[in-house]
Amino acid sequence: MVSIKEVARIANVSIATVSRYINNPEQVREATRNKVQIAIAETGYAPNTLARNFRRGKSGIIFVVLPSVGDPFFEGVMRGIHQVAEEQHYSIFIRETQFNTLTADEYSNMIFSKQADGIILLASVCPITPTNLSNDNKNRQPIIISCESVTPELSHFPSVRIDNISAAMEATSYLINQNHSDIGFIYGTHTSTLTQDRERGYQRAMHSAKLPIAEGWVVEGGLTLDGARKATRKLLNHHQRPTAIFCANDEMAMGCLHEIKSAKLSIPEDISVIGFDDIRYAEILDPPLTTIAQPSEEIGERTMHRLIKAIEGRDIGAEAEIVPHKLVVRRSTGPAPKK
Amino acid sequence: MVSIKEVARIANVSIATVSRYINNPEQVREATRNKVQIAIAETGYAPNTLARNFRRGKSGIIFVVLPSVGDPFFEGVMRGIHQVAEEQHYSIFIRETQFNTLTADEYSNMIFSKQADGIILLASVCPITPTNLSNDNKNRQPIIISCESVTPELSHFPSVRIDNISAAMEATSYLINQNHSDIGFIYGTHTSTLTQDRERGYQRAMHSAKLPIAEGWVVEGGLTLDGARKATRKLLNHHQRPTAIFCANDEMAMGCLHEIKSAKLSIPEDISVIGFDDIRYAEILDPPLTTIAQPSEEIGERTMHRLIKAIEGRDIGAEAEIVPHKLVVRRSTGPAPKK
DNA sequence: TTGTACGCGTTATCAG
DNA sequence: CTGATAACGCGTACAA
Repeated sequence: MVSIKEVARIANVSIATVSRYINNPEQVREATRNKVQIAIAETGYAPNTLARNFRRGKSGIIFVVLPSVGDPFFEGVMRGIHQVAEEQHYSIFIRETQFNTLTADEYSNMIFSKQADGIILLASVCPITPTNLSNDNKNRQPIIISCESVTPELSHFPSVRIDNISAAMEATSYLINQNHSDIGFIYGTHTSTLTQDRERGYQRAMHSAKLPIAEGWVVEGGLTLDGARKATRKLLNHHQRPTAIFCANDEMAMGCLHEIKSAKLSIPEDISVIGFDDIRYAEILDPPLTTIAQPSEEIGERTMHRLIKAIEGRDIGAEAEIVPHKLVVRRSTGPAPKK
Repeated sequence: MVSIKEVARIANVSIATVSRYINNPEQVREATRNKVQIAIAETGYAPNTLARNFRRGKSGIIFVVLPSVGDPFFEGVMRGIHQVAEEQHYSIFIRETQFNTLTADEYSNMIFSKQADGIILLASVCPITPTNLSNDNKNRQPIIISCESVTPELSHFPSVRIDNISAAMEATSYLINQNHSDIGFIYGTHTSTLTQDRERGYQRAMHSAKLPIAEGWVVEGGLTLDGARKATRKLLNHHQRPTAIFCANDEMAMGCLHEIKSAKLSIPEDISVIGFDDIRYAEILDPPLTTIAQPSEEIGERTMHRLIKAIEGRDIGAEAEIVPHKLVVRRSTGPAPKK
């Protein structure tokens, strides 16, 4: 490994001059610049980023923590994040938790080790409790939560997201307006506040329409295709089969559509299905999926802007920044069948 | 930021002892251990990973470079990678190129800056030319290519993948055996050797069956849903419309299925469709997609094992490690319609 | 314009 | 078992 010393030796200058050549070339006389340049070319020298970051106390790196690569939803958010990162000269490193299996230790290491200048928690909840954080809250790098809803205990973290509760209410109300009264709900997991909020929205809408929720109409889909398929089969076998199913995300809605069609039922004539997220597949499903669209690219951009502000030391508070959602009606929903 | 010095001061020991407490606790007497432990708790100290990596010259980090988070194909490969990483105590950091937009500079920085102990190029080709690399080939960190096929110029990199050419030949031959002779092909991009290999396989199979490929039967899908939809429309409007379409990946096959159905044609009665990858959605599509399955988790595991071997200094050569693929027949393919 | 010399936080060596 | 001290590679006051 060739270091700055070697270059200095070959160019017959001091290491300080080489350093200046790299970071402030204009401070170096042209003749000297040439000498250094030749030495660098000759040795194939590249600055050791580790040493540099260490010295500078800043890395220009932002960590994005997300549950799973392979989830189409993150495509848009990441695009927004990258866009801002590029113009502000930050590098993005993604850390996959494989469905939140990161230990508290790993998290705390990530947060306190200063490897990155900031952290984005993308739809993944950090298990670090406020007590852990309280110690040197001031000195740790900024953290911001994107998309995921925040539990009260973590509410001192800033976040950027849609209002999941009212979005879910809107979706449910839409079904109710289509004359549905028997509406099932497939939630994600009970560890995800995000899908909990969506469940809450569903319940509120049912409640305010004075519609009962039968036992067995709310089932767990585990946020996966297979989980949702099982959940759907349960709903289809229910003695009082729902005429509409609301899935807490589009991934699960995809599994749901499949199971309904496998059971030789028609969508939306027999059963309406509504999803959440408006991933890129939603419109090419058969039938195209009615769903709640999130402005994912905008979420990514706003998250980054807010995070960078925090990194630069400007106070950004701890509020949730709420961005608008939109109900996108396609052909997977229709009027309730006549009884 | 509290450093090891502060802890040492408070515990009334030397910094060396604190360091030992962290890294080799068994070398520290119990009484001393307790003192240190208290001081650490009191200060909320955590080792500065930057300084540590810098000092050690090793980070325990492996970079995975991939084109896009949000691509379902990577789910399995990443699972395999994580599995091995965990048992060998490596951390995985993902770098998204957003479809290969990383500049050569960024790549070279990644490769030479020693931020990571090794690099996995996951279906993304590194623009660093061998000339760039030749300088200190010995000293740079190991790089391994996963899934992607390798251009001749990059063939000094080891890789783990399936044999894309023969897999594509197998898929094409299957269609031919079903009596299809008019077979279209939707390729990805011309910058992706992976989809080029698949195209080559298609051509070879057609050729050895003495079947002509009409002008306009091979169209670009850009590896995206929308690109594939456009490509499909072109094929459907072709004066000699193919009776089967082979898509270079499942993502594009999803768009293809949709367009065919939108044109009120039946699959597979009017047109058969075959994909590539066997992503998790393949079996819930309507109709379920015939495709080539890659053992993605195994690819991930093997890639990691080989990379770790290289990191540990054992020679791993530069050969491609070929893993078996499998044709999965579902209902999107059938016999060619009678003329 | 250039060089000297110090410090960043850690680990490793070696002497005690 | 513990402490003093020398690196690691780089950036930067400060001096020349």
